Amino acid sequence: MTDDKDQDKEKAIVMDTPERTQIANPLSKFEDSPVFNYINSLSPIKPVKSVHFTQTFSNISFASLPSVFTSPHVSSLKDSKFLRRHQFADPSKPELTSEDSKKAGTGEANLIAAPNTLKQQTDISSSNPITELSVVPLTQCSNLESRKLSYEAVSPVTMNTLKLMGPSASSVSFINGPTSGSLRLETEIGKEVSACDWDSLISDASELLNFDSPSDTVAYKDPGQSALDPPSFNTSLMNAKPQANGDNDNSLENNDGLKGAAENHLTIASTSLNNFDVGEPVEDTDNEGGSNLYRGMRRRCLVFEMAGSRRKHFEDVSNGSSVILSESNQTVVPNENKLLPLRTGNDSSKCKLPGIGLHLNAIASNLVEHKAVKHESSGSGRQLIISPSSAAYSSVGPGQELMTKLSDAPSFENDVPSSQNVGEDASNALGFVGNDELSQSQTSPRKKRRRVESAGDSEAACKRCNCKKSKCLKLYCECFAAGVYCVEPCACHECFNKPIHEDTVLATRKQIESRNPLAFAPKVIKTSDSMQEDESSNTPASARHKRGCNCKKSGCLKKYCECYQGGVGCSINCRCEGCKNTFGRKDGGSEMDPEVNECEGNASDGSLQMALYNDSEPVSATPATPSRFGRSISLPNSKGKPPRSFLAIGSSSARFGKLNHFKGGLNKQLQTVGENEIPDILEDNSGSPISGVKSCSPNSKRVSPPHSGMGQRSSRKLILQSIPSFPCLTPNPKQ
DNA sequence: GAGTTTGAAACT
DNA sequence: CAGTTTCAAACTC
Repeated sequence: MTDDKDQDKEKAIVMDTPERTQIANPLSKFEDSPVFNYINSLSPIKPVKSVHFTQTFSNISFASLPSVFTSPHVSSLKDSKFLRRHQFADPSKPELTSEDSKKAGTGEANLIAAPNTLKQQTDISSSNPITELSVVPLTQCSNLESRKLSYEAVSPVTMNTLKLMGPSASSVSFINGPTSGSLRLETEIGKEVSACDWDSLISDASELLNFDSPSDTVAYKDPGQSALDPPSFNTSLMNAKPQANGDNDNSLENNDGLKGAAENHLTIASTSLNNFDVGEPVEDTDNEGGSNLYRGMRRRCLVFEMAGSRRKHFEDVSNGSSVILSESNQTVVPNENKLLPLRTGNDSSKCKLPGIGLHLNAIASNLVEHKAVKHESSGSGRQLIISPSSAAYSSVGPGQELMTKLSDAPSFENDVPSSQNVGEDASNALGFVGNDELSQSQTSPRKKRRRVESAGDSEAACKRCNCKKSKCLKLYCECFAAGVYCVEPCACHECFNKPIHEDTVLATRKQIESRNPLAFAPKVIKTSDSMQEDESSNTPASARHKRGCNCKKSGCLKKYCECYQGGVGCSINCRCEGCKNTFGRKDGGSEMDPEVNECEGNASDGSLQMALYNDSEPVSATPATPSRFGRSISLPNSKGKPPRSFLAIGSSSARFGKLNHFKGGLNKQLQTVGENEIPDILEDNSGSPISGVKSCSPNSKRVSPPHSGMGQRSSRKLILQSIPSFPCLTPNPKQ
């Protein structure tokens, strides 16, 4: 038997590509040191695949990434898609969720498992640089590469997983071996990925979809391969995985359930998330028209994912790396535990997630969903995200993490009145993710909002506008301003902010951006460090409104005030009269909740903020300025109001880098990220240094100096950086 | 649900 | 850059 198998394998290898053979060899090595071997094997492959990959991935990644990163509008055609909200999310979610649960047991589960396995490997090797895994495939893709760097282990893993997903499906078909098969699949996938069959996998730009619906082409292709490959991979994986497998090399096929048992569990659990991913793609495949939409979703999702990746990283740092990885991907199932623990999570958290911008929103929404819904709901949102991001990565998982973190932050929200705001913002973002939410709340836009807000946002509200004259093509329109397409719930008239008018939307956005590059940037910037600055120092909260408000009658105590709405205190930048902002007065007085005050006090340190960023509790930062974080970025004043623009100018200086910075080194990336519009996440990341969002982190506990603290966090930061990297990749810097 | 208030966005 | 107008959200009744 073994001989036959070996022969078959060899044949397959030959037939397929030389690479695989190479890989196989290294795989055998894995036994000794799984990671290195694995990497080594991969490295050779890279050159060959690089071409394919670059194409497929680059295409894919670009499509998804650019739009997301830069900003919804950014990527022209693609971007437009990003705007779509609910529509995407809804479909994806259900499928995903259902699929997920099902997959766990079924062959799909295997697919999922595959990614997991990869992840596991990474986890296992966690001590080892995860990058290795990622390196192989990722390096090939320029875009991916950058991300990989940033994401490091996580992203790569996810990448692999994603890729694998497609192929895996095929492999799965072959294997079919129930649980045990999952392992095989995984290994197979890994091989395939490494092998660079991607081309086959991805036939189209829409490939992502294809990816998602992996099974089709690929699966059948390689049956033989799968059979052959799996073993090698499996073995490699198994070996990598520390656990029990020691032997598996060839046996993988045989391993079947055995080894799998334990492993499978892990994988499966993790896979649940993955499944989501897979599911999405599938759907996408189903509807190409939808594919675009999905892309949009994905884009956003990507963001989330990015964020999620960060969290994952963070979590990894704080937690066990291995676990983390799984979490990132899965966040939902197995990991949930972790996630949950991390974030008390809470429904409120959802609401709180303020992310305004698409990115932010998406992130926030994802987080929320993950938390609240956990498997199902979260899955859907994530799925969407993930699939697109294949390139993007597992962001989903991470997203969840972020969510969790954010959720932690929620404690904040509770304290802070602005919770509503947050909810709204979140809703925006959620638009995509939280289709459910949308559906839930809706009736009439305003009412919905109110409800949502009033409700505490537990249900992430989606933004809904009521524009009558602006055609939803001006910043007056919340949807447009948030980088989201108007949705059914919107009561707008003559709305052009729809996918149908994508070109118009993009053109308009460009115009607005040309006028004010920061027009779509988060309005709330984390100023944590800025606090130190004299100017901002006065303000209590770490986060501040980018431009500051100009309230004269509302006393900054109503939502008319953007600062108040954003849950941040007024700052020097504000020109408000009679400021009574409970989050922090321009004068420096902060009436805010004790927490807020604390934050403020801490804010000066910035370290706190850092803490916020930190994964563990981190996100609390968001809470501070829950709502608008999404957009909040430390950017210079868009409009040129120099003085105001940033609270945290000092910090911002670093942040400001061009939007495109991401390309910069990892370290830089973090900063840059903040610069970019990637709002919350970025902020968080970048913020780490500067803004700490609302340091309010419930506990001013962490005071570690922003940078210095990095030590552990540094790794985390890197992760965050990864997020920004995407933007860099984006072919079109709209901006 | 209609009307008013408010302040950002847009325009001049 | 300042002032004015437009706009839509937030708010009130």
